[in-house]
Amino acid sequence: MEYLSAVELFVRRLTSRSKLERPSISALLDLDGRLVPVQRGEDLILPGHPVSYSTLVVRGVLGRFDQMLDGKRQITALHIPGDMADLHSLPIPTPSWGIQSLVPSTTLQIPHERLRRVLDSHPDVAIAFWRDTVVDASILAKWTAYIGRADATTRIAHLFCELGVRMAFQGMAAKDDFPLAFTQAQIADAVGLTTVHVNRTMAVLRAACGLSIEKGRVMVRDWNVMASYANFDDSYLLMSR
Amino acid sequence: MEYLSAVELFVRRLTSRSKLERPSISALLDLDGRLVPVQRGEDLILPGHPVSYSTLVVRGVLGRFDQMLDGKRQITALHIPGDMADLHSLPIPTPSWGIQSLVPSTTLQIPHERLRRVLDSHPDVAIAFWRDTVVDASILAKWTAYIGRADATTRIAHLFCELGVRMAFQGMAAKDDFPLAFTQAQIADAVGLTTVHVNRTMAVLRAACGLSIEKGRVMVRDWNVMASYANFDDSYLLMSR
DNA sequence: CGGCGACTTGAGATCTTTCAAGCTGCGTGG
DNA sequence: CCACGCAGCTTGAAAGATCTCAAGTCGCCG
Repeated sequence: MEYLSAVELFVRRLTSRSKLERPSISALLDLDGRLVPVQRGEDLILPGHPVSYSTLVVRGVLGRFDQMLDGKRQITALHIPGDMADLHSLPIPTPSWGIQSLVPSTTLQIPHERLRRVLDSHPDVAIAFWRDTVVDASILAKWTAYIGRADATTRIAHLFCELGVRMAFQGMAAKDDFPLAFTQAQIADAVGLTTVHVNRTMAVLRAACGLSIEKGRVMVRDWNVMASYANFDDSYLLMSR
Repeated sequence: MEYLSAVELFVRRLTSRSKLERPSISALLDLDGRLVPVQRGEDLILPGHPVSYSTLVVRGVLGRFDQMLDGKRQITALHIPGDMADLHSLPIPTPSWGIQSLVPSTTLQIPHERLRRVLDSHPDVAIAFWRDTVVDASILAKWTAYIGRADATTRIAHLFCELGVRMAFQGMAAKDDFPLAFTQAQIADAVGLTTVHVNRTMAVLRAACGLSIEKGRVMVRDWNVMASYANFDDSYLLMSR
């Protein structure tokens, strides 16, 4: 029943930001699809290829990415369990980005047709989905700002602040100790740096605030120190109505 | 009647991507608000301050931005006439970003209340608005990718490719010759570089593809050369259904 | 035990920033 | 009509951040 709880997580987050009618909520909770296990590093969706389902993260972490001609990747969003990784594909079925699995994951592919049926009879769900897309854009804007204007230490600290807070918000773990088996190459793709430089910067943060990734867990000794490196302010995550 | 045509532009763009019922279209065309002239450099909306209207660009260019503690700005989106700069504020009335006017502009402040009334009676409009937000996010993702993974020349070339194509799509001008009185400092804020480096890079592009800004007009002699510097592919702008 | 992926380290190259100064065009006040 | 001042553009030189290339280490799995 693992995937049922992912749908529940998704609905719980929607209702934390949007008032939904009771029938809308049950229609959402009835959503179902194909449960798909995916390996680490697998590309689930490729840019320019139309899709007919949306991808709910049940387990693991997915990354939205864009790719340069020389193959360099930039991750533009991370999705943890309870996130619909490409709600976008419902209004725009041919994405301009790709989605890859960053760790061993499980997804639930929910057919667009089913989602559209819910939207057609429950207009408040459309607003809730729209609102979720706006939160996603708010996070993306923050990433853009940090990649454009912050140095390596600040960017990486900010990434882990954000991930911790989001994990905690989903009730998965504590913000200073959560499961996440990222490689340094994946961190590099997320913050727009090279692996070598990420490696050096992680060493700095390890010394400064006790940030470490061990056995697939992120741990932070002095979370507040990391947050001050990041100038972290969680309001862009819009965690309350 | 200048501002009426901005509403028309907005509606025309919505209908180019979304099928809308005839009554929905007339409800949208009936939208009205307060026409506000703004000076270059003025901040229209500040991060964290709630707003009760959405801002339609009638004339000029607005920039969405985020700001670091030291005051450095990163522009995360540009809005040209016919764009609703903060449709986002309708589902999320307290923005985490600001909006500034980059050139002398005119905006139409449309009360959220009026927009909500349209949404309530025309569910297809909600989907169209949502779709517009997704296009906005698609552009933002492309910016993130270029800021994270492309060098200065490529980033700036890409910016002007995008702006040209968007201007042409709105029917404002040709993609290789359009009105836009940006300063190099504003370009720097958009691509995440310093003014000095933008200056040097503009000189390179001027020599390579005849890109220039004179008397508030952007002109490009060899658009295809610029596009190849940018590796430009317009599909992320989703200009057709 | 071998091999592979991920992490670490060093050194030099390259890109971008910083600081500083001078230039240019334009609007304003005298 | 001219002088001034300011904003924006340009240029030089040095500092700094990040990247590239290259090699070596570590731990885990077959």
